[in-house]
Amino acid sequence: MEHCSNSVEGVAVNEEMPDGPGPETHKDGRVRADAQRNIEALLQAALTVFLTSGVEAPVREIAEKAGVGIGTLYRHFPQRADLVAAVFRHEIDACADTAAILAAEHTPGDALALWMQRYAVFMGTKRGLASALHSGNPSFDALHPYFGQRLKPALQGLLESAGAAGEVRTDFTAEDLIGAVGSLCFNAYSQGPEHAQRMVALLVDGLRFVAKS
Amino acid sequence: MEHCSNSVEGVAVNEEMPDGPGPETHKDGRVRADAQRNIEALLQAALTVFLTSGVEAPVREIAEKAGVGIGTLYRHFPQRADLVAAVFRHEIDACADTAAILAAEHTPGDALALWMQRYAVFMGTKRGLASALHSGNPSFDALHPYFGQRLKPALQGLLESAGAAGEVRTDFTAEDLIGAVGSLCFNAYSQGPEHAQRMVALLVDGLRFVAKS
Amino acid sequence: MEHCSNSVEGVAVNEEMPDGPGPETHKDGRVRADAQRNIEALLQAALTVFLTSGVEAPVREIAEKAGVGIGTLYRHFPQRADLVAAVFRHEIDACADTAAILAAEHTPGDALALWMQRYAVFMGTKRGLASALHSGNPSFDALHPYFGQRLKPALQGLLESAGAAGEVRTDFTAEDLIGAVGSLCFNAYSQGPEHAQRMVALLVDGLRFVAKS
Amino acid sequence: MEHCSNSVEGVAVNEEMPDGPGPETHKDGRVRADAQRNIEALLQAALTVFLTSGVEAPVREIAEKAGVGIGTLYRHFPQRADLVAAVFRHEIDACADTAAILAAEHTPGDALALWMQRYAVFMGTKRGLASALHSGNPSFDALHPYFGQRLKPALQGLLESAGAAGEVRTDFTAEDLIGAVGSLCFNAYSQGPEHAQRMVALLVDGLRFVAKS
DNA sequence: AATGAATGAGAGTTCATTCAT
DNA sequence: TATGAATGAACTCTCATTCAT
Repeated sequence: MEHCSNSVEGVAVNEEMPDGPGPETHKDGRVRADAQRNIEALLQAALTVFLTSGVEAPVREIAEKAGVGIGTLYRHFPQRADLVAAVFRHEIDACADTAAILAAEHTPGDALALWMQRYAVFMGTKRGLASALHSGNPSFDALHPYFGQRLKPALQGLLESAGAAGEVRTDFTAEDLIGAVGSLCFNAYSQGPEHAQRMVALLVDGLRFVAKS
Repeated sequence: MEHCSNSVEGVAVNEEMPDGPGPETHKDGRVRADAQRNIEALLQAALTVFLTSGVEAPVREIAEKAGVGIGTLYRHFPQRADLVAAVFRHEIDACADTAAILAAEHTPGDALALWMQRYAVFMGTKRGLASALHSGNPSFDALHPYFGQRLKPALQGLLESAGAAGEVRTDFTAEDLIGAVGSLCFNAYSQGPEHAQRMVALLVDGLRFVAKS
Repeated sequence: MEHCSNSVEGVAVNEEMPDGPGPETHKDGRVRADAQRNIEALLQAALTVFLTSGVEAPVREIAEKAGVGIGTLYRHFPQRADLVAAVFRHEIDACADTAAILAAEHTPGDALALWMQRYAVFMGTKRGLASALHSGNPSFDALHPYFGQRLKPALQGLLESAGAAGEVRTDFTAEDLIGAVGSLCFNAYSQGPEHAQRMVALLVDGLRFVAKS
Repeated sequence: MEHCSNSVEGVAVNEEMPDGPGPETHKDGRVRADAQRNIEALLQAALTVFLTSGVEAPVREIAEKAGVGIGTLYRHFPQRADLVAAVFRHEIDACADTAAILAAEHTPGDALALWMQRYAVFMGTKRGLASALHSGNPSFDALHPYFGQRLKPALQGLLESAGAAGEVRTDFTAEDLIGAVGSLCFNAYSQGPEHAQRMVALLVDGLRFVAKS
């Protein structure tokens, strides 16, 4: 859990971002300094705005908060989903990467349970993300693949190990659980993080139930 | 389960609606016949529209489908939430009432499990309702109270009985579960009713888990 | 020619307009007085604006000049072409109707020539219309049909009569000429109405040429 | 007609362009090699883009197709009309030069008719040019002078010869016809080149008409 | 009481043009 | 000189809500 850096301060923006806006690079492959500054300001602003007003907040609001023209926002993030994706990508990565660490340090069942909590924290913190994912709005479809790509495999490994160890039942897929925890946290977090944790724990216990029975 | 009347035909409108539109009543306290007709048409239309386009659908769409002026809609339901609440009230009642029946016909644990599924069906069917409840939009806050009033007590009874019988753990409240199933169904239903049922079953198993352990 | 009323003053708006916005009528089939006032103001304003700024002028400009909200404009004329069509419909009708009168009062060849001039005047006066028709912008496609419906038949009759009388050649269709005069006037009018008339006369002479040869 | 070089390959760019971009020259008056390369690329790209998207196409599209920065485009062609003018200059020259050749090889009347067709082909092929000329947009006014300078004298010679030979009437100026054919072709070409040719032929016949009468 | 016309703020998006790099 | 990032005005269109009829 200590690997999680959700703080708005330490916002997920740094120069080695592997998935930042790509095409508008210099010939030598580097982004112009001012452009980079703007991108960071935009991501920072978007993170804040998404948190307070949700991911459907007016784009103009974000541009203004970033102290940047609306056109600049559109240049770097032509689609709203691009911005959302960029904002949350690092967090997603960090979350996915936790799986291996937990697997190495805990029993399969515990690793699974801990990762589910880790994922819950992520989802709960980034409230807007969940609503984007669940909005049904097709413009956020681009987000799902990345979720699938990164998070599903991470969970799948843990799930299979725990299943093989007989600690959890095997009739639920990683996809099932990714979705379930996502929706659970989407509103459980409004009643505080502990509440969300409890509900996720309940779900995990459900996984263990038949294993024991 | 057969007590559930979700049919659009027998739409949830009757004259003793306790919290229906108030001011436009006769001196003797009765609503004018034509006004009543309009209200029913509006509820009928709203039900349909909420189902297809979600509860955030343009109000005009509803007025048109009801064959009623937009002004009339506003007269009877000044806030969108008023309409949403009115639309779903009967369904909520029907669902709550199922609890007593299930309790009479099943073991406490089964009754609980069955009711949770019954509630899941309700939530899943009324997709728009769930999104309204979870939207965070304060204009739907008016919905929560009624939910609490009717559904929470219903579940609470079942939960306590099952807890007393040692079939489920007792550290989760009815409120916890109402919320959890609601969010679970919010998107689980997009993958089909069976999927939603499975996820709810998983949650119920979680309740049973510690009981067994 | 005296039947032509192109003046901006006597703008083409009156209560028996057969083709005004249709759906938004009272139950008794009549448009509300205020709505009618707005429609007229909009048409009046649009006529002026189209004349000065072309038919691609911002819609808001028209709404403002009409002293009407932008929403009102959209209510009555959901597509820009609807407004354009409404503005020019009367003029088109008037022009088409001239054909019968000219045919009755002149020799076939003269009637044809005179009508071509009449049509040229119409096109030249309504500069914006021509540019709309020629813009290639698909949103004005709705205008062509009306043009075809009204103007082509009118010309066709004259053309056939004149052809039968041996006064003009018969290898050009009404459609050919409608288009030709339209484009000719589109810019000829910028050099004055007489210039446009001369160019159209030249075209008509072309029609007579082979007849004589 | 074979003297016409419209090919995109042999694009209208050479170093003695009399009115090409001026300031960015060496001390000795010569353009830097790389600048020249860019100018050519821009003209080449503009020609293509004007053909497909019209002369009102976004400037960025042209810069991109030329593989050149948008700033570079602006450096060489501060106004859109500058680019348009530069693009079509050679074509205009080629067309104008045809007049002498036709005059030498045909009777005055035929030479006139043939040149009108030659000019029609040019106008029809460069669709965007016609629309620019006719758009009324003042930013294209700069184009007219060049047209007048080159094309008008060319036609004037033919027109006077044919007039002197009694083959055509003499009451239309070269300017009249340049404009008329231009507008005619502007949309006649959308119905195929033959249609445009027929309409121009009709106009020429008009010129012959009174001559015969 | 019913109607629907009117309103206008506000959202998304494009693109000519400027200017720092 | 070349570049392309930045800008923001401008435009279309939607829709909740009010109010005259």
